[in-house]
Amino acid sequence: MDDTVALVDCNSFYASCERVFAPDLEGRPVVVLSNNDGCVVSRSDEAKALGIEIGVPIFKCGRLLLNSGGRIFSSNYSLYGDMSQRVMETLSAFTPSMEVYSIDEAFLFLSGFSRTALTDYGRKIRKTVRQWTGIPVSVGIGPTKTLAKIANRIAKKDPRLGGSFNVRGHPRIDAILESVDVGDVWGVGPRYARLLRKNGIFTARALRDAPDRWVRKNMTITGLRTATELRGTPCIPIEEAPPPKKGVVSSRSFGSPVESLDAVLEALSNYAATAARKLRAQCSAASVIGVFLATDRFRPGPQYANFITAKLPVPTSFTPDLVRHARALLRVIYRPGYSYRKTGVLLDGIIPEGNAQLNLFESAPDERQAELMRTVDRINDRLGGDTVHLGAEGIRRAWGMKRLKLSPCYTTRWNELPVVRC
DNA sequence: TCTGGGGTCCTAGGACCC
DNA sequence: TCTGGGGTCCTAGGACCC
Repeated sequence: MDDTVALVDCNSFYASCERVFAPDLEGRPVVVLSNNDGCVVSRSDEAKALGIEIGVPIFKCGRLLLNSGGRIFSSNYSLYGDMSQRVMETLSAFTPSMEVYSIDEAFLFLSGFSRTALTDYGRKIRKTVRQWTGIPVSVGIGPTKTLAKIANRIAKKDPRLGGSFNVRGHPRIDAILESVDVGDVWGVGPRYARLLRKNGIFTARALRDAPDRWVRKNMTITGLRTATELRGTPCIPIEEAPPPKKGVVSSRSFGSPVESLDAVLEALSNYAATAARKLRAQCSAASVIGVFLATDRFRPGPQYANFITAKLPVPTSFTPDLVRHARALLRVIYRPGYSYRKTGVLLDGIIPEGNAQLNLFESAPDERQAELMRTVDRINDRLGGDTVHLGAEGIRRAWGMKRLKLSPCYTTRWNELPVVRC
């Protein structure tokens, strides 16, 4: 059977999104920061060339960037989410079957192409996405997901390849795998990389050729799958429709430290509402709720962290109920006198909506509540995430994220549309 | 000056049952 | 002086991903 997988991966995705709407940044270093403008999470090639590493705090490299004519952006997830959708829609025209793997990656199932035709098809995909969305992508092709990942890395690194590389049936596959560090293989993290090197396995090729029994024993069944995929036998299927999430977390660090119970409650209510919305988006209800609260372990001063969970009387996705339970749990673990950095909500025990086992002492789910949530979600989808919310989530939000370098929401807010002057 | 947020899968071991 | 053995379910923790 002729399994062929293409991994399409957006180059420097967040930085590329910013550049689409600020073409004067073409050819200049651009970085995008994590929440609260902490550290670098995306870099253009020019920023990489300056030696700016991923994850580095911005205060360490901000001056260098600006002196080199670069730009710094706070992360703007409404923009990236919307651009991602456009890219994925474009890709879906190229295959009957694909898996959206992350905000900036998709696996495309391809078949019925000859070897050379595949590479050209990859280039065509790349050109079309660039034309239709402005986002540059790289295409890696192989008989398995793991090999497509490797092909993609090579396509990205070697500009002579025109952004598309195919390892399926490649005559020099041994040399290719020999050139890939074992730590760069998909599924091999830092821990396994260290273990492998200690045992004399330094390259993707050596992992491919390692004995099954040893791999299975030291890296579990997942490691064995990786090794098998390196040999060209698919073990990790393409999942077109992602299964519903088994847990939903919503948490965020505060823009600045927070001490008062009221402020923490406000933030937590906001996160609980976000989590509830995620739950409804996948038509689920939660039967367990957890809340955590922590000070900043990187800062000197008294430290405190705690986590508490409770079973809900009836599985629900009704925002007011979840917010109420979250607030009650927070009151249990909150201690005055600390500077808090972070709080969050975790929803677990997730079941399909309408499947709830009714509690003998609770009334049946209220259809009016469900209708209310549907209406609120519709309004917020259309007019922006926070148009309708509970008073408990706060208005002024002193705890909110620090985002000093935010670009406009070019694609999701009418009043922030880009303007073209002729 | 400051260090993100949100997931998945697998395994070992304890609790519990017969 | 003796106190089995085997199965299932759940949870915590470790590894990974972007």
